[in-house]
Amino acid sequence: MSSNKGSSYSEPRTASTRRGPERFWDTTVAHDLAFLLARANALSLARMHAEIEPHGLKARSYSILSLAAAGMLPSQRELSEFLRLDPSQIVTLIDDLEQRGLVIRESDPRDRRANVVVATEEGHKLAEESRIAVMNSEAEWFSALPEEDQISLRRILGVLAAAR
Amino acid sequence: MSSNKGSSYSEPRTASTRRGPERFWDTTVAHDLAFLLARANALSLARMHAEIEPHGLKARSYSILSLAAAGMLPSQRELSEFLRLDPSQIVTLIDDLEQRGLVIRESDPRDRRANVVVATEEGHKLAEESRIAVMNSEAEWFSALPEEDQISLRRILGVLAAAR
DNA sequence: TATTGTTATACTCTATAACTATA
DNA sequence: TATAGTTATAGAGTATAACAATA
Repeated sequence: MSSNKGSSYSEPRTASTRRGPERFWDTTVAHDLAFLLARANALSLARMHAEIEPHGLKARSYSILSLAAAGMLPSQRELSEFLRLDPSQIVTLIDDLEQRGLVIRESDPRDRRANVVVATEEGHKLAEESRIAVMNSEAEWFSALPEEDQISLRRILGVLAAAR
Repeated sequence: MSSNKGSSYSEPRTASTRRGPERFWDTTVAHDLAFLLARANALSLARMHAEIEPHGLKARSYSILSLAAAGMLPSQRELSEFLRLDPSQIVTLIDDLEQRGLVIRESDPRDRRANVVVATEEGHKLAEESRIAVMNSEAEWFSALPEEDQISLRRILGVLAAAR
């Protein structure tokens, strides 16, 4: 299996006979925090989308609907900051939710420039349904981890996510 | 500060006087793993890009260049799987790196359909420079965490990232 | 003068399918 | 027949600037 005929170069051209991307896990990139975060997030997003797309939501619309349904009365500006999205993207997302009768925009009486996002009855129902779906799919994914690690991860990510 | 005049509704309309997105951290969405991962990843990406964009790289081109410079002789297909990108996106990324003289495509003698990506001398230099930049910016971000947590995080994310 | 939401626009990223050359 | 890479293209996501209403 190992045809090692004269490796006089600093980096062997024919290299090992092993193939497939698994071998990349030994490298420094693969231990990089940014890389690990990106990959874990990609996997998490894919799972979440598979779970809530049947409900007509994606990660972002789900977040907005959830905050509205939690009675937080978020303004669009607040959503923009919290979700790290441009204000114009928030407009589009809420347009969609509003057209589907899940939320409404109410003018904030304290500042008539601002809109406050409120969930309708339908919005509340969908928020609850999809919340359960998301939590189930998360629980499934995390079952690979010992409970102690699950708790640590949530706590540590909380610190990083809240930090600038 | 608290003008609580008759809250006969299940959800107060005028709510608390507190404003700003900080108050959303109490909600269930904010404790959601998917949300925390997404946000931590967004922050990590922003930092990383600020650091390596001056070098003409982004997260993805950095990963590819690093694997090439590590002498892994990755095929485009392997890169596609490892980075969870479509093969056609890999083409574009390598086209760019190759035009800038950082890598070359070599036909794999074992399978002439496949290309193997090899770093040039310039590629090695840039990979090393940017590796240091990335590690420094990461260290800075993580200094907010006790060392024990840094180690736990890397380990736990490694498990999640490697899992399906 | 500054801020909230909106519109328009250009740019990047992503997903898909069809094609070629090799296996 | 299946796979590696490529090309083309349409769709989604992102970033920017300008504008009206309000503070």
